[in-house]
Amino acid sequence: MEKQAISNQTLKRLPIYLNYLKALPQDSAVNISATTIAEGLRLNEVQVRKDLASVSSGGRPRVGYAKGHLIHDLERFLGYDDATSAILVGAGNLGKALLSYHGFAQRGLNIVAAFDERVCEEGIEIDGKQVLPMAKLEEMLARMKILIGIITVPDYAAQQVCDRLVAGGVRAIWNFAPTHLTVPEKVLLQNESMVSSLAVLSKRLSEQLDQEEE
Amino acid sequence: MEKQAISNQTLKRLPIYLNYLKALPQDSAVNISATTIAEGLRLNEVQVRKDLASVSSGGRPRVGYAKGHLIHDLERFLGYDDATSAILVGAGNLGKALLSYHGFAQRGLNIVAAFDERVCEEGIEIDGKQVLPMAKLEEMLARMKILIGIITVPDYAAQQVCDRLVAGGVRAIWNFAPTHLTVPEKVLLQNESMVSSLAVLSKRLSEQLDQEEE
DNA sequence: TTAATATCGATACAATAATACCGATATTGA
DNA sequence: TCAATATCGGTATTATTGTATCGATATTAA
Repeated sequence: MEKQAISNQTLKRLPIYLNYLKALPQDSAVNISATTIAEGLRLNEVQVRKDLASVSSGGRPRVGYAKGHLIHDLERFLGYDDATSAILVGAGNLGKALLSYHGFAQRGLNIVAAFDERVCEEGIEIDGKQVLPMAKLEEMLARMKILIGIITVPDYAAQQVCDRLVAGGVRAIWNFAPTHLTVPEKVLLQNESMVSSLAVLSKRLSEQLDQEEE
Repeated sequence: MEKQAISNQTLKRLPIYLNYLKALPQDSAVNISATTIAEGLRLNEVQVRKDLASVSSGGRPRVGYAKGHLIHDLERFLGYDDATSAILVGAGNLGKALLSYHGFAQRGLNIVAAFDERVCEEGIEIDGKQVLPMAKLEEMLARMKILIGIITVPDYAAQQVCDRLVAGGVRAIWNFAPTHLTVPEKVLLQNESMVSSLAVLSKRLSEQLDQEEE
């Protein structure tokens, strides 16, 4: 029954379409065309159509897509209606930022609790979320069905934390530490490398500046 | 003289190679092969060789690359030795996290100052960096040659901040707000969309879980 | 000295992703 | 009613990215 798996690139664009649609004024038209979306987001219109085709089938020639339906289909496809539980390890600045970002909850990610080496036995609260000492990690993993582990510890601690999460049954790791992690095959690993992004940004910028000098 | 522009994908991997090489133990061999790197990072060895070929030319059959040279070539290529000035707007949790991440300085990004609506006239300091009120943004942009603007404000404020940065002469925008920004053609825009990453992670995870049920 | 082998770099091939093109169709307005 | 047109969705083409293969070469060890 394998439905054709969606490409990573398309998947990354879907939340962007969703944001765009949701940000449209309340009183805008009921229908919207791929052409309009593409213009708004500076994308190719065929790409938009193809992307949307993989989550919805409501497009009508000359009319476009029903905005409401499209939003619904996107949210549904992206799993925004049923939340996945996650825990976060490393309540430093970045960890705190992720903990207090309310957008995740709206997008199907429920960060149940955080863990940090530096907090006391009873734990503390950040933005209404419990931050517990590392010693309690295994207990929490055993008690709740946590599927996703978010790693925001310094790089030297990341692999060890990762191993503990995996041992506790986590099925996916979202790694913000700037280091490579090793996980068993059945565990999904997603690296969020700002350092990689920076490399792209600064290289492209310097290319552009060089070009101007010529 | 157009030297073949490097691909985005390769560019993203270069800092990863660099991290890997730098994390090797001091007493490890002087030379390292693409094969070894590929194994360590779970990449294809041909890909590693091709990537490295675009920044270095020191590979020797049966020997590999001289670690020191390779590190040097990577750093040089990535521009880690001459810093680019940046300012950051939005000193919330995420902004603070980026401000206090020392890795950027080592990677050629010099965050000169930050700006935030909520700070007083004289500003405050975070991790040794000045955070000034928004009113002083234009003055700073005029005074220093700031090339990169980092946006970590809430989405509703992002476009306006972006426009002020562009008007002030910034040449590249690194956008962490989960919204689409419009910039003039000559300005580089790089979106850091955690929401996109989350979409990939959670979709792949649910695919995997579904598969197990069959 | 010579055979075996690890590794490089180049070229060829395959997979993925983006874009162009085109016929079909719903709407608008003559 | 019918022509003009915007838009869809499918197919074809092109571009980008990743992987396999192979000859050349440096090192090791017989």
